[in-house]
Amino acid sequence: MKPATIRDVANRAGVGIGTVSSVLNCSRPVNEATRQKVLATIKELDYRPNPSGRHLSLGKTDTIGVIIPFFTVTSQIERLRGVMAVVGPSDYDLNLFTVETVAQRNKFFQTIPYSGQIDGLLLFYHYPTEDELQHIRQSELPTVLVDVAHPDVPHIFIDNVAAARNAVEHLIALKHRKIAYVSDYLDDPMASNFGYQCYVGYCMALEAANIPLRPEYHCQSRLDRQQARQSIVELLSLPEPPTAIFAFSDELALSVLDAACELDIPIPNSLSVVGYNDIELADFAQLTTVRQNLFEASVQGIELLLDLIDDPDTTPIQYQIPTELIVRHSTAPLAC
Amino acid sequence: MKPATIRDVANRAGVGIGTVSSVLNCSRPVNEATRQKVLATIKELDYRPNPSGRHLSLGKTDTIGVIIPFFTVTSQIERLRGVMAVVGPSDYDLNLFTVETVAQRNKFFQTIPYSGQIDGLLLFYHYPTEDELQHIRQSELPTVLVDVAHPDVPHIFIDNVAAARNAVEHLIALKHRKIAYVSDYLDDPMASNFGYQCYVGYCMALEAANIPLRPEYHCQSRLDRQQARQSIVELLSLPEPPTAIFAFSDELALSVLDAACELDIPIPNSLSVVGYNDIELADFAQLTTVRQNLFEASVQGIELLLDLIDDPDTTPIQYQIPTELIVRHSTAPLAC
DNA sequence: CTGTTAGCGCATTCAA
DNA sequence: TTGAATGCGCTAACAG
Repeated sequence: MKPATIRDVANRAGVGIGTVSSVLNCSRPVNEATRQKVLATIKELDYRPNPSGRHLSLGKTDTIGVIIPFFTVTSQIERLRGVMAVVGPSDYDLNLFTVETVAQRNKFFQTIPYSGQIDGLLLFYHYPTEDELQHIRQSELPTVLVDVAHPDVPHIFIDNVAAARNAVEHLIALKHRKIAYVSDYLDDPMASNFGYQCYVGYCMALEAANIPLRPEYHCQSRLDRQQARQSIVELLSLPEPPTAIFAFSDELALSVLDAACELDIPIPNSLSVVGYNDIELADFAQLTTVRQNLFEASVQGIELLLDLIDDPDTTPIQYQIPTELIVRHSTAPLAC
Repeated sequence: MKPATIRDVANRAGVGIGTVSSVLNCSRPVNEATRQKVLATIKELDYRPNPSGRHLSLGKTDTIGVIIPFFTVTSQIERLRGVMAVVGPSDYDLNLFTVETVAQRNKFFQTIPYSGQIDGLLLFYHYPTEDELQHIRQSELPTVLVDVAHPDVPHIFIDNVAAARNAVEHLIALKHRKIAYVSDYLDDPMASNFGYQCYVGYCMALEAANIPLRPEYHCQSRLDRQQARQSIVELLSLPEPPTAIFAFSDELALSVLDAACELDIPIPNSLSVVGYNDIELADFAQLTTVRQNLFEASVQGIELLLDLIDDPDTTPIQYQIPTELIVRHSTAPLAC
C-alpha cells in the first residue's frame, strides 16, 4: 500500500496542507484543537514525512558523508563508532563512501560535493590535494578533516609528528641508536599522509639526539601481513640490523614481531618495537605503542561538522587530540 | 553559487527540459547533434542532477540501509568491507544506521522502512522479532538477512550450528569431555541470535558423544575484555574445571587465554581453546577457530538485496556460506 | 525527434 | 489562525 502523504492527512483531518506542515515542524502557531486532530490523523494514517520531499523543498538532505579509507585497518572501526555515536542520536543520516583508488577519489570529489546529496563531509585520514580542496571550496560543502591538519580546512588534529617523535625518543632513552622506521610507501598516491607525519617525527627525534639518518633504515612496505613480514625480514637482515623499530601502525609492528620470530630474534631483548594506534591486539601482544583516542577524535569531528552545517560562519576552531605512549613489554634497554 | 539545474541547462542549450532529461537517462532517442550540444552545456555549466529531485520523481532513493550491530567487534569491519565492495561501484549509496539499544531498534523498525528513505535493507547478525517482521512485511521494503536464517526473509545463511558442532567435535576428538561454552547472555534482548546458535551446536556435539550437559559449563559473559576475563576465571576455578573451552567469538577466546594466563594454566597443555570468526588476532594468538568468510557473505547479501530491489519477485534464493575449522596451537589432546 | 505539462511530497509564501 | 498557491529539481506522459 502506498504510504500516506501530507495531503492524505490534510484531507482526512479536514484541514489544509499547510496546517499539517505547521504541526509537524512547529513552524507557526496552530490552534490546539486542530493540532490534536492533525496529530491523531497522522497516527491513524501512520503518516511519515517523505525525506526526499523535505530535502527538495528545504535544499538540505540531513545526511552527512563520511570517507574512511583503509577499511582493512582495524582501528578504523573506532573512528566509525565515534561518528555513529553522534550521528545516530541526531537527525542526520550517515552516508558512507568508498574511495579505494585514485580514480574513485577523483570521481568522488568531482561529483558528490556538488550533487547536493550530503550536507557536510567528514574526511578521515586523508590530506586533501590542491585539486580536491578546490572542489571543496567551490562547492561550499562544509568539510571537516580528522587526523590531519590543513591550514584551509577545519580539522580535528592529532599531532602525529609529536607523537612519533615521542615514541622514537622513548627508544633513544633506552640507549638505542640503530632505530628503523617502518611505514607504507610514502609516495603512494593513495597513502595516508600519516606515514609521512610519523616519518617527520622520527627524523626530528633522531636529529635532536644527533643520530644520523640511515636511508636503509626506512622500510617502506605494503600493508598486508605477508609482504610486510617479508620486507621487515630484509630490514632485519641488513649487515648492520637495527636494534629498535618504530612502526607507523600496530599492524606493521605485529609484522615486525612475525619477522623477528621467523629470524629467532628475541623481543624485547634483541629488538625493541614500538607501534601506533593501540589497537586491541597491541595489548594482547604486549606491544609498546602510541594511543590516540580515535573515538574521541571522531566525535569531535562530526560535532564540529554539525556546527559548521548549522552555522557556516562558525569559527573553524581546530581541536587537537592528545596522544599517549603506552609502554608495554616490546621495548627494553639496548643490550650491550 | 547555486548549482545549475536541469532548466538552466535546457535554457542555455536552447532545448527543452525533457530533452536534457532524455540525454541524461537515455530514456528516449535524441538527435545526435542536439545530444552533443546538451552534453557540452552540461559540462560547461558543470551540471549535476539533484538526487532529491530524481528520488521524488522516481519514488526511489538509490540508497540501501545497513544495520551492523556490535560495532566494537573487529570482525564487523569485514562485513562492512564486503558491503562497500559491492555498493561502492554500483549506483547505490549506503546509509549506515545505529541500533545499539532496544529502544533504538524499535524506533528504527517503526519508522525507517516506511520513510521511503531507503530502497532496501540489509540486516546483519540479527534475528528479527515477530514485531520487526511485521514492519518489514507491511512496508514491503526489500530486506535481506545476513548471518542468520529465517523462513520468511531472504537471507545469506551461515550454518553456525553446524560450525559450532564441528568445533566442539574437534575437542571431543581430542578426548576432551569437560568442555565448556562461553558466550554472551543468551537472553539479552540485544544479543545476536548467534550465541544461541552456537549453543545448539555445542549441545548437539555433546549429546552425540553421550557427554552430559553441565549447566555450570555454560558461561554467559559480558563482552568487554575485563569482565569476560573475570567470568572465565570463575569458570576455570570451578571444583571440576573444564579441560576445553569453546568460545562463540575470538574476542572471548582471547579472554580465555587472558584468564588462563592469570591462573597459570598452560595452553594448550592443560586447556584447549576454540574461538569463532578467525579475526586477524586469532592467527597471531595461534588460536584454533572457526573461519567464516564474512566478506563473501556480505557481498552475497547485498547482491541478493540489489536483485530483490530490481525485481521484487526474484525468487528469494537463500545462499549458504561454508565455514571451516582452522586448527592452530590452542587445542591439544587431553593430557592424562 | 522534441517541447510542454503534470505530478512526486513537502515547506513556505501570500491571502484571507 | 488557517487554506490555497507556488516552487524545490526531476522524470515521464502527452502532444506535437
